[in-house]
This record gives sequence, C-alpha cells and structure tokens, in this order.
Amino acid sequence: MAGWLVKSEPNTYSFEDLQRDGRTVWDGVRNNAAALHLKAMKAGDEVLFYHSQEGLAVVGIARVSREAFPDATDPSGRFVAVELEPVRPLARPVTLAEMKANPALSEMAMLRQSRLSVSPVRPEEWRAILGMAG
DNA sequence: GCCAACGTTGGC
DNA sequence: GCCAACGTTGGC
Repeated sequence: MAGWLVKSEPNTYSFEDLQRDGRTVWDGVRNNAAALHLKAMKAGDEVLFYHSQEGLAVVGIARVSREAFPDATDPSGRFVAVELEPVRPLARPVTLAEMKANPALSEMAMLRQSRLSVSPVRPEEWRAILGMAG
C-alpha cells in the first residue's frame, strides 16, 4: 500500500470541499513527473492532502477510489486523472515549517522539489507526519 | 509582490 | 539537439 501527497490551493479546492463532495476527480495535472505518480497510484492507496499558498500544511487524509484514467480536461490525451475520496482530517494540521524542521523528512520528495504537485511518501515519512499530527 | 526552481517552447 | 526566453508554481 503506497502513500502519496497531493497539493491543492484551498481557495480552489480544499480538503473541506472534498469532505463535502464525498469524492472528486483529481485532474488538471500537466507535469510529467506528477503524472507518473498519478499513474502509479492504486485503488486504496492513501494520500496526504496538502494546502498550498494558504495554510501551508497537510490537513487531511484521502484515498484513491479510482485508479488512473484519461484526463477528460486534457485535449492531447497524454495526461491522466484519478478519483479521490476523503478518509479523515488530521487531528492537527502538520505545517510545512514543521515538516522542514523534522530530520526524518529531509529526503521527502515534496520538500526536495517544492513545485511537484503529486509526490510519493515513504512509509517512515508517513508515520512521522501522522505522529506530528498527534 | 518578489524571486527561485523548474518545465516548456521555439529559433537556430 | 542545444539553449535562451518565457510561463507557472509556490514559499517567503
């Protein structure tokens, strides 16, 4: 069971929006590295939901409810989407500053390449973040 | 608002 | 195929 992290600007689509909607199509990714991660997601994989621009924190956990399929918003047909459903919010958001300060997360993909909108999370990183969430 | 990082585009 | 120019993301 792999772990992932997705970024979203809460002004555009927040974790609360996902909870309200029950599920959402995660489309619009137009970056090859991010798209490779989307393609690697399996149904049931869990996904940390990070708020960029505003909040700057991991705020909840989602789950892949449908594996990669063609992104209907992409005319070229090169990119894929997945479907996500909410699992639960974190008891306490884990901020970017806290993550940067934790040596256990120094290798984390999202910290090493800040613009990557979909990235893998290693099991030990997942445990560290959930530990920080209390 | 600025700027660093990085991806993409297009001329050659 | 190289690389300069340009656009976008996202933290500060």
